[in-house]
Amino acid sequence: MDAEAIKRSLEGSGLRCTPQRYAVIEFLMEHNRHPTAAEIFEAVNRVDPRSSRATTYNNLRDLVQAGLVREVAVEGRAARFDAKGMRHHHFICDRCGNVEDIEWYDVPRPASGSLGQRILRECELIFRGLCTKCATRHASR
Amino acid sequence: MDAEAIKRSLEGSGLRCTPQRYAVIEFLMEHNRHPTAAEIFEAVNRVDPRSSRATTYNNLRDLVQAGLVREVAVEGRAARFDAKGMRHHHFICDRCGNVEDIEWYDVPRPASGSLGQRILRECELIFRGLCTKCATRHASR
DNA sequence: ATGTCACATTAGATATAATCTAAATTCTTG
DNA sequence: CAAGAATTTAGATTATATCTAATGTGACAT
Repeated sequence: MDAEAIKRSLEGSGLRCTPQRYAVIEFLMEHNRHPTAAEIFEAVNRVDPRSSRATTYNNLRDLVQAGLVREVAVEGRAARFDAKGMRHHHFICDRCGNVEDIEWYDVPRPASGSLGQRILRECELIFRGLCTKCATRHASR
Repeated sequence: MDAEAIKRSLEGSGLRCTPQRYAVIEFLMEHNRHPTAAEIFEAVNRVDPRSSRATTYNNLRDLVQAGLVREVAVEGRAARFDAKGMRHHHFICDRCGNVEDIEWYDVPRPASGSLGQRILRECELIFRGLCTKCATRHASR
Protein backbone atom coordinates (compact mmCIF):
# COMPACT_ATOMS: atom_id res chain seq x y z
CA MET A 1 0.00 0.00 0.00
CA ASP A 2 1.55 3.27 -1.05
CA ALA A 3 1.59 6.62 0.67
CA GLU A 4 -1.41 7.92 -1.23
CA ALA A 5 -3.50 4.89 -0.32
CA ILE A 6 -2.65 5.25 3.36
CA LYS A 7 -3.50 8.91 3.17
CA ARG A 8 -6.83 8.11 1.55
CA SER A 9 -7.74 5.47 4.11
CA LEU A 10 -6.91 7.85 6.93
CA GLU A 11 -9.00 10.62 5.50
CA GLY A 12 -11.74 8.21 4.60
CA SER A 13 -11.98 7.50 8.30
CA GLY A 14 -12.16 11.16 9.16
CA LEU A 15 -8.59 11.35 10.42
CA ARG A 16 -6.15 13.97 9.28
CA CYS A 17 -3.06 12.54 7.69
CA THR A 18 -0.54 14.07 10.06
CA PRO A 19 3.11 13.11 9.83
CA GLN A 20 3.06 11.43 13.23
CA ARG A 21 -0.11 9.49 12.51
CA TYR A 22 1.13 8.48 9.12
CA ALA A 23 4.37 7.23 10.63
CA VAL A 24 2.46 4.93 12.99
CA ILE A 25 0.27 3.27 10.39
CA GLU A 26 3.06 3.07 7.85
CA PHE A 27 5.26 1.28 10.34
CA LEU A 28 2.48 -1.18 11.15
CA MET A 29 1.87 -1.87 7.49
CA GLU A 30 5.51 -2.46 6.72
CA HIS A 31 6.10 -4.81 9.61
CA ASN A 32 4.22 -8.03 10.02
CA ARG A 33 5.19 -8.37 13.65
CA HIS A 34 2.95 -7.22 16.46
CA PRO A 35 4.84 -4.40 18.07
CA THR A 36 3.97 -2.88 21.40
CA ALA A 37 3.16 0.79 21.70
CA ALA A 38 6.62 1.33 23.12
CA GLU A 39 8.24 -0.33 20.11
CA ILE A 40 6.17 1.73 17.73
CA PHE A 41 7.07 4.86 19.65
CA GLU A 42 10.74 3.99 19.40
CA ALA A 43 10.51 3.10 15.72
CA VAL A 44 8.84 6.30 14.59
CA ASN A 45 11.38 8.27 16.59
CA ARG A 46 14.31 6.78 14.76
CA VAL A 47 13.23 8.84 11.75
CA ASP A 48 11.73 12.25 11.26
CA PRO A 49 9.26 13.43 12.15
CA ARG A 50 9.57 12.50 15.75
CA SER A 51 6.53 11.86 17.88
CA SER A 52 5.88 12.08 21.57
CA ARG A 53 4.79 9.13 23.61
CA ALA A 54 1.34 10.60 24.24
CA THR A 55 0.87 11.23 20.54
CA THR A 56 1.84 7.69 19.69
CA TYR A 57 -0.74 6.38 22.15
CA ASN A 58 -3.33 8.87 20.94
CA ASN A 59 -2.81 7.89 17.34
CA LEU A 60 -2.93 4.19 18.10
CA ARG A 61 -6.22 4.78 19.89
CA ASP A 62 -7.59 6.77 16.98
CA LEU A 63 -6.45 4.21 14.42
CA VAL A 64 -7.99 1.33 16.36
CA GLN A 65 -11.21 3.29 16.73
CA ALA A 66 -11.22 3.97 13.00
CA GLY A 67 -10.78 0.26 12.34
CA LEU A 68 -7.48 0.69 10.51
CA VAL A 69 -5.43 -0.94 13.23
CA ARG A 70 -6.23 -3.83 15.49
CA GLU A 71 -5.17 -4.31 19.07
CA VAL A 72 -4.08 -7.92 19.32
CA ALA A 73 -4.80 -9.88 22.48
CA VAL A 74 -1.58 -11.48 23.55
CA GLU A 75 0.16 -12.71 26.62
CA GLY A 76 2.12 -10.20 28.60
CA ARG A 77 1.67 -6.73 29.89
CA ALA A 78 1.88 -4.52 26.86
CA ALA A 79 -0.81 -4.25 24.24
CA ARG A 80 0.23 -5.17 20.72
CA PHE A 81 -0.99 -3.82 17.43
CA ASP A 82 -1.17 -4.65 13.78
CA ALA A 83 -2.52 -3.02 10.69
CA LYS A 84 -5.80 -4.33 9.43
CA GLY A 85 -6.46 -4.81 5.79
CA MET A 86 -3.21 -6.47 5.01
CA ARG A 87 -3.48 -10.06 6.01
CA HIS A 88 -6.38 -12.34 5.34
CA HIS A 89 -7.22 -15.77 4.09
CA HIS A 90 -8.64 -16.31 0.66
CA PHE A 91 -11.67 -18.47 0.83
CA ILE A 92 -13.02 -20.08 -2.31
CA CYS A 93 -16.57 -21.27 -2.19
CA ASP A 94 -17.08 -24.91 -3.13
CA ARG A 95 -20.45 -24.12 -4.55
CA CYS A 96 -20.18 -20.91 -6.49
CA GLY A 97 -16.42 -20.44 -6.76
CA ASN A 98 -16.66 -16.99 -5.27
CA VAL A 99 -13.51 -15.72 -3.53
CA GLU A 100 -14.02 -14.16 -0.15
CA ASP A 101 -11.54 -12.57 2.20
CA ILE A 102 -11.59 -14.06 5.67
CA GLU A 103 -10.11 -11.87 8.31
CA TRP A 104 -6.90 -13.24 9.76
CA TYR A 105 -7.11 -13.98 13.46
CA ASP A 106 -3.79 -14.42 15.11
CA VAL A 107 -3.53 -17.22 17.58
CA PRO A 108 -3.78 -15.23 20.77
CA ARG A 109 -1.02 -17.00 22.69
CA PRO A 110 0.50 -20.43 23.06
CA ALA A 111 -1.68 -21.56 25.94
CA SER A 112 -4.90 -20.88 24.10
CA GLY A 113 -3.45 -21.47 20.68
CA SER A 114 -4.95 -24.90 20.44
CA LEU A 115 -8.29 -23.43 21.38
CA GLY A 116 -8.06 -20.99 18.51
CA GLN A 117 -7.10 -23.79 16.17
CA ARG A 118 -10.04 -25.79 17.36
CA ILE A 119 -12.49 -22.94 16.89
CA LEU A 120 -11.21 -22.41 13.38
CA ARG A 121 -11.48 -26.11 12.64
CA GLU A 122 -15.04 -26.18 13.91
CA CYS A 123 -15.89 -23.19 11.78
CA GLU A 124 -14.39 -24.85 8.77
CA LEU A 125 -16.46 -27.94 9.46
CA ILE A 126 -19.57 -25.86 9.70
CA PHE A 127 -19.02 -23.86 6.60
CA ARG A 128 -17.85 -26.94 4.76
CA GLY A 129 -16.34 -24.94 2.01
CA LEU A 130 -19.28 -22.66 1.51
CA CYS A 131 -19.13 -18.92 1.21
CA THR A 132 -21.25 -16.75 3.45
CA LYS A 133 -24.11 -16.59 1.03
CA CYS A 134 -24.19 -20.28 0.30
CA ALA A 135 -23.66 -21.24 3.93
CA THR A 136 -26.51 -19.02 5.02
CA ARG A 137 -28.80 -20.44 2.41
CA HIS A 138 -27.70 -23.92 3.41
CA ALA A 139 -28.19 -23.32 7.15
CA SER A 140 -31.64 -21.88 6.70
CA ARG A 141 -32.93 -25.08 5.16
CA MET B 1 -15.70 -29.29 43.25
CA ASP B 2 -15.47 -29.53 47.00
CA ALA B 3 -12.75 -28.40 49.36
CA GLU B 4 -11.07 -31.77 49.48
CA ALA B 5 -10.89 -32.04 45.71
CA ILE B 6 -9.32 -28.59 45.45
CA LYS B 7 -6.84 -29.54 48.13
CA ARG B 8 -5.97 -32.71 46.28
CA SER B 9 -5.47 -30.97 42.95
CA LEU B 10 -3.23 -28.39 44.59
CA GLU B 11 -1.08 -30.99 46.27
CA GLY B 12 -1.12 -33.14 43.17
CA SER B 13 0.60 -30.21 41.47
CA GLY B 14 3.20 -29.90 44.19
CA LEU B 15 1.65 -26.81 45.73
CA ARG B 16 0.90 -26.50 49.41
CA CYS B 17 -2.73 -25.90 50.14
CA THR B 18 -2.29 -22.64 51.99
CA PRO B 19 -5.34 -20.64 53.03
CA GLN B 20 -4.44 -17.77 50.70
CA ARG B 21 -3.81 -20.05 47.76
CA TYR B 22 -6.96 -22.01 48.43
CA ALA B 23 -8.97 -18.80 48.55
CA VAL B 24 -7.77 -17.80 45.09
CA ILE B 25 -8.60 -21.04 43.35
CA GLU B 26 -11.86 -21.46 45.21
CA PHE B 27 -12.97 -18.02 44.14
CA LEU B 28 -12.09 -18.78 40.53
CA MET B 29 -14.00 -22.05 40.65
CA GLU B 30 -17.10 -20.51 42.14
CA HIS B 31 -17.30 -17.62 39.73
CA ASN B 32 -17.66 -18.10 36.02
CA ARG B 33 -16.55 -14.58 35.26
CA HIS B 34 -12.99 -13.74 34.32
CA PRO B 35 -11.77 -11.56 37.12
CA THR B 36 -8.61 -9.50 37.07
CA ALA B 37 -5.91 -10.04 39.66
CA ALA B 38 -7.12 -6.92 41.44
CA GLU B 39 -10.67 -8.28 41.62
CA ILE B 40 -9.43 -11.58 42.98
CA PHE B 41 -7.30 -9.76 45.50
CA GLU B 42 -10.28 -7.75 46.62
CA ALA B 43 -12.54 -10.79 46.76
CA VAL B 44 -10.28 -12.93 48.91
CA ASN B 45 -9.82 -10.02 51.25
CA ARG B 46 -13.50 -9.68 51.94
CA VAL B 47 -13.23 -12.92 53.92
CA ASP B 48 -10.65 -14.46 56.18
CA PRO B 49 -7.91 -15.26 55.70
CA ARG B 50 -6.75 -12.07 54.11
CA SER B 51 -4.02 -12.06 51.55
CA SER B 52 -1.54 -9.46 50.40
CA ARG B 53 -1.37 -8.21 46.88
CA ALA B 54 2.01 -9.82 46.24
CA THR B 55 0.73 -13.14 47.53
CA THR B 56 -2.29 -12.97 45.27
CA TYR B 57 -0.05 -12.37 42.28
CA ASN B 58 2.38 -15.07 43.43
CA ASN B 59 -0.41 -17.58 43.82
CA LEU B 60 -1.95 -16.75 40.49
CA ARG B 61 1.45 -17.26 38.89
CA ASP B 62 1.89 -20.59 40.67
CA LEU B 63 -1.59 -21.78 39.77
CA VAL B 64 -1.16 -20.88 36.13
CA GLN B 65 2.21 -22.62 36.10
CA ALA B 66 0.61 -25.71 37.65
CA GLY B 67 -2.06 -25.68 34.96
CA LEU B 68 -4.94 -25.26 37.39
CA VAL B 69 -5.75 -21.72 36.31
CA ARG B 70 -5.64 -20.13 32.91
CA GLU B 71 -4.60 -16.61 32.09
CA VAL B 72 -7.01 -15.35 29.49
CA ALA B 73 -5.60 -13.22 26.72
CA VAL B 74 -7.70 -10.12 26.45
CA GLU B 75 -7.31 -6.62 25.21
CA GLY B 76 -6.84 -4.06 27.87
CA ARG B 77 -4.46 -3.51 30.65
CA ALA B 78 -5.22 -6.13 33.27
CA ALA B 79 -4.72 -9.86 32.87
CA ARG B 80 -7.76 -12.03 33.53
CA PHE B 81 -7.98 -15.49 34.96
CA ASP B 82 -10.26 -18.44 35.20
CA ALA B 83 -10.18 -21.88 36.71
CA LYS B 84 -9.59 -24.66 34.29
CA GLY B 85 -11.81 -27.69 34.48
CA MET B 86 -14.84 -26.28 32.77
CA ARG B 87 -13.77 -26.56 29.19
CA HIS B 88 -14.84 -23.77 26.96
CA HIS B 89 -13.49 -21.38 24.41
CA HIS B 90 -12.91 -17.74 25.16
CA PHE B 91 -14.27 -15.22 22.77
CA ILE B 92 -13.14 -11.63 23.10
CA CYS B 93 -15.28 -8.97 21.52
CA ASP B 94 -13.47 -6.64 19.15
CA ARG B 95 -15.77 -3.83 20.13
CA CYS B 96 -16.19 -3.92 23.89
CA GLY B 97 -13.48 -6.34 25.00
CA ASN B 98 -16.01 -8.49 26.80
CA VAL B 99 -15.04 -12.11 27.31
CA GLU B 100 -17.67 -14.68 26.45
CA ASP B 101 -17.51 -18.38 27.05
CA ILE B 102 -18.21 -20.53 24.04
CA GLU B 103 -19.26 -24.02 24.88
CA TRP B 104 -16.69 -26.69 24.15
CA TYR B 105 -17.93 -29.34 21.78
CA ASP B 106 -15.97 -32.50 22.29
CA VAL B 107 -17.08 -34.11 19.08
CA PRO B 108 -17.85 -31.95 16.10
CA ARG B 109 -21.31 -33.07 15.12
CA PRO B 110 -23.18 -32.61 11.89
CA ALA B 111 -24.42 -29.10 11.55
CA SER B 112 -28.05 -29.91 11.93
CA GLY B 113 -30.74 -28.95 14.36
CA SER B 114 -30.29 -26.43 17.13
CA LEU B 115 -26.74 -27.46 17.84
CA GLY B 116 -25.74 -26.69 14.31
CA GLN B 117 -27.54 -23.40 14.45
CA ARG B 118 -25.73 -22.49 17.61
CA ILE B 119 -22.32 -23.38 16.25
CA LEU B 120 -23.07 -21.47 13.10
CA ARG B 121 -24.10 -18.42 15.08
CA GLU B 122 -20.96 -18.62 17.18
CA CYS B 123 -18.80 -18.95 14.12
CA GLU B 124 -20.44 -15.91 12.65
CA LEU B 125 -19.75 -14.00 15.83
CA ILE B 126 -16.14 -15.09 15.73
CA PHE B 127 -15.72 -14.03 12.17
CA ARG B 128 -17.34 -10.70 12.87
CA GLY B 129 -15.37 -10.25 16.05
CA LEU B 130 -18.39 -9.14 18.00
CA CYS B 131 -19.84 -10.52 21.21
CA THR B 132 -23.51 -11.38 21.46
CA LYS B 133 -24.45 -8.04 22.92
CA CYS B 134 -22.58 -5.94 20.39
CA ALA B 135 -23.71 -8.10 17.50
CA THR B 136 -27.33 -7.72 18.53
CA ARG B 137 -27.06 -4.01 18.97
CA HIS B 138 -25.17 -3.71 15.72
CA ALA B 139 -27.67 -5.79 13.77
CA SER B 140 -30.64 -3.86 15.10
CA ARG B 141 -29.32 -0.59 13.76
C1' DA C 1 -4.43 36.73 2.60
C1' DT C 2 -5.83 36.35 7.25
C1' DG C 3 -8.50 35.36 11.43
C1' DT C 4 -10.53 31.70 13.66
C1' DC C 5 -11.41 27.42 15.50
C1' DA C 6 -11.24 22.63 15.78
C1' DC C 7 -7.88 19.14 15.59
C1' DA C 8 -3.04 17.54 16.95
C1' DT C 9 1.10 17.41 19.42
C1' DT C 10 3.99 17.84 23.38
C1' DA C 11 6.51 17.33 28.02
C1' DG C 12 5.71 16.07 32.16
C1' DA C 13 2.63 14.50 35.78
C1' DT C 14 -0.37 11.01 37.16
C1' DA C 15 -2.72 6.57 37.25
C1' DT C 16 -2.73 1.66 36.88
C1' DA C 17 -0.79 -3.12 36.72
C1' DA C 18 2.71 -6.16 37.92
C1' DT C 19 6.94 -7.45 40.10
C1' DC C 20 10.76 -7.15 43.36
C1' DT C 21 12.90 -7.00 47.99
C1' DA C 22 13.99 -8.38 52.33
C1' DA C 23 12.14 -9.58 56.60
C1' DA C 24 8.86 -12.33 59.11
C1' DT C 25 5.98 -16.33 59.34
C1' DT C 26 4.45 -21.02 58.65
C1' DC C 27 4.94 -25.63 57.27
C1' DT C 28 7.42 -30.08 56.88
C1' DT C 29 10.55 -33.28 58.09
C1' DG C 30 14.32 -35.29 60.65
C1' DC D 1 12.03 -29.43 69.03
C1' DA D 2 15.36 -27.71 65.40
C1' DA D 3 16.37 -26.50 60.85
C1' DG D 4 15.50 -25.67 56.33
C1' DA D 5 12.24 -24.77 52.75
C1' DA D 6 8.16 -22.67 51.25
C1' DT D 7 5.05 -18.89 51.88
C1' DT D 8 3.39 -14.44 53.13
C1' DT D 9 3.86 -9.61 53.83
C1' DA D 10 4.32 -4.31 53.41
C1' DG D 11 6.30 -1.30 50.86
C1' DA D 12 9.35 0.03 47.08
C1' DT D 13 10.13 -0.29 42.28
C1' DT D 14 9.34 -1.00 37.44
C1' DA D 15 6.47 -1.07 33.41
C1' DT D 16 2.54 0.45 30.84
C1' DA D 17 -0.98 3.71 29.78
C1' DT D 18 -3.50 7.98 30.25
C1' DC D 19 -4.26 12.76 31.61
C1' DT D 20 -3.33 17.81 31.68
C1' DA D 21 -2.63 22.13 30.07
C1' DA D 22 0.05 24.72 27.02
C1' DT D 23 1.38 25.11 22.29
C1' DG D 24 1.32 24.23 17.42
C1' DT D 25 -1.05 23.34 12.81
C1' DG D 26 -4.18 23.23 9.09
C1' DA D 27 -8.79 23.94 6.91
C1' DC D 28 -11.77 27.21 5.55
C1' DA D 29 -14.94 31.15 5.55
C1' DT D 30 -14.60 35.74 4.65
